[in-house]
Amino acid sequence: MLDLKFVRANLEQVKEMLRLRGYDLDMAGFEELDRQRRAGLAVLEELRHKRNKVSEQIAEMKKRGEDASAIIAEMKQVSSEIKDLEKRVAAVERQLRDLLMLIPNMPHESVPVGEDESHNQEIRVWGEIKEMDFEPRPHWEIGEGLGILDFSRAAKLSGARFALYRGAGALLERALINFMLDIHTKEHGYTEVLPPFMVNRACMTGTGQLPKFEEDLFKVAGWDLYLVPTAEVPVTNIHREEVLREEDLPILYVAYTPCFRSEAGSYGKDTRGLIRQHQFNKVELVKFSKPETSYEELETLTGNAEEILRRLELPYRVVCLCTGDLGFSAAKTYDLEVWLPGQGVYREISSCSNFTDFQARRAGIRFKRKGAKGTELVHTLNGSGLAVGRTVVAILENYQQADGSVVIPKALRPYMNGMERITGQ
RNA sequence: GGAGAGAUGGCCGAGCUGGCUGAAGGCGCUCGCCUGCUAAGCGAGUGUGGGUCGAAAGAUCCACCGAGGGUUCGAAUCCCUCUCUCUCCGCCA
Repeated sequence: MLDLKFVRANLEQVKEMLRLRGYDLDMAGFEELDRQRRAGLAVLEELRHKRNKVSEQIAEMKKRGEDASAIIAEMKQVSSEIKDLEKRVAAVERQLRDLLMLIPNMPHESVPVGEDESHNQEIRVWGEIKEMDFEPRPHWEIGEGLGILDFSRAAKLSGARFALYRGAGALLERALINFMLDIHTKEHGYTEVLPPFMVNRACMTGTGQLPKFEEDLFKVAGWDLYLVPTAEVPVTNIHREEVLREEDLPILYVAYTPCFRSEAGSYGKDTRGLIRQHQFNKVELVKFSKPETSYEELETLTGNAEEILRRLELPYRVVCLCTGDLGFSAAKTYDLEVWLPGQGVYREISSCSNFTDFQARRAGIRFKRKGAKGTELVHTLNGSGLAVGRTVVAILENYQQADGSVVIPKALRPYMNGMERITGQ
């Protein structure tokens, strides 16, 4: 959520931003709602002031044993006026808030302007794409061939967009989770957390999934609970409605969770394989930082995610999302895209964003500077470090051999009980 | 699932026979004083959000004592609903 005062003072800039992001949001009502709210408040507060003053007066009269019935009768009238006005002001505030909740974050000035992903800016490319003396196959063929991925039985259990891993496949997934968590906790200074996988509406609103993206979520029937679409939600909300101490910042968390997404609106896209699942595993990095350092923190966070790809020796590139491709809550996002030879494309495997104070304002995450009065909103950041299922995809496709087997990346072998290669089973 | 207790400021904790309590007291924190360091001591200050005026500093008003309703001229204090925490019983991985 943007600051109301900011929107009021920079309305044209906000409208321009909406245009650049490709949002069709009518801001015409904003000024009128804002005006109504303030006008209503002025009258309301004056009435309340009167009520407070006269109430004091009544108390004094009663203490002296005087008769206050006339003045009480008059106040009865004022009280009902207040009640009416309160209802009307509350209604206007609700409309204003609803509108504000639909406005996306302001992109950082360094974000390239563009309508869609074709305008994303390539920042750097890492690793060498291996030449294969055979036609590389997509991961679903490799995985099914090795008996480590079983999509048809997964469909029997749960339908499309689910996967059943078995044997070395299941081990590979588990190994990657541990590998990633170990590097981020031991080498990058993150604290591991294991949050609930279901969260309430307040959490989803705090990080920006609600109210705008309800259809993307799985809701638990009969409960005020949603399955987490990313660990970003529970982990960022750890400090919801809290005042943090300056000396504790930045706070760095890493969490493994499964992620649940309805993938509404992506029918027909990536229907084969592990790329787009209703349930997938992810190791997520989350930071709470002071405003002045958040963009440096974004660089290091992105670097922390890249480190996993480097250790696994998977070729990738980093792109900066343009205004039209940027997520709702983000001010700046770097996507890490890993090379998939089976499909001959770079595919997103991590998305690292600075949300500035956008989520913090919604979620009430503040900090107090030493010696200063008052509190400030923190900046929140997060990034995948990495999406585990897609890492499996990348390993299967990049390390595939002509005979159908898959070599295990060296760094991962200790986590695979020393296994060097996955062969048919 | 049944019975009971509770939810107050950054933290702890009074108030809860309605009015002078935005809230005692303590801790923490900030500034000043004092002390050759440290500790202790003394004084002052220290919640959040919003409206109005002001260039600003600030002034002033309103709201907020888990959340939402209600009673009342007036509610942290009374009533109702919900959420969460704790204790006991039952059930269960």
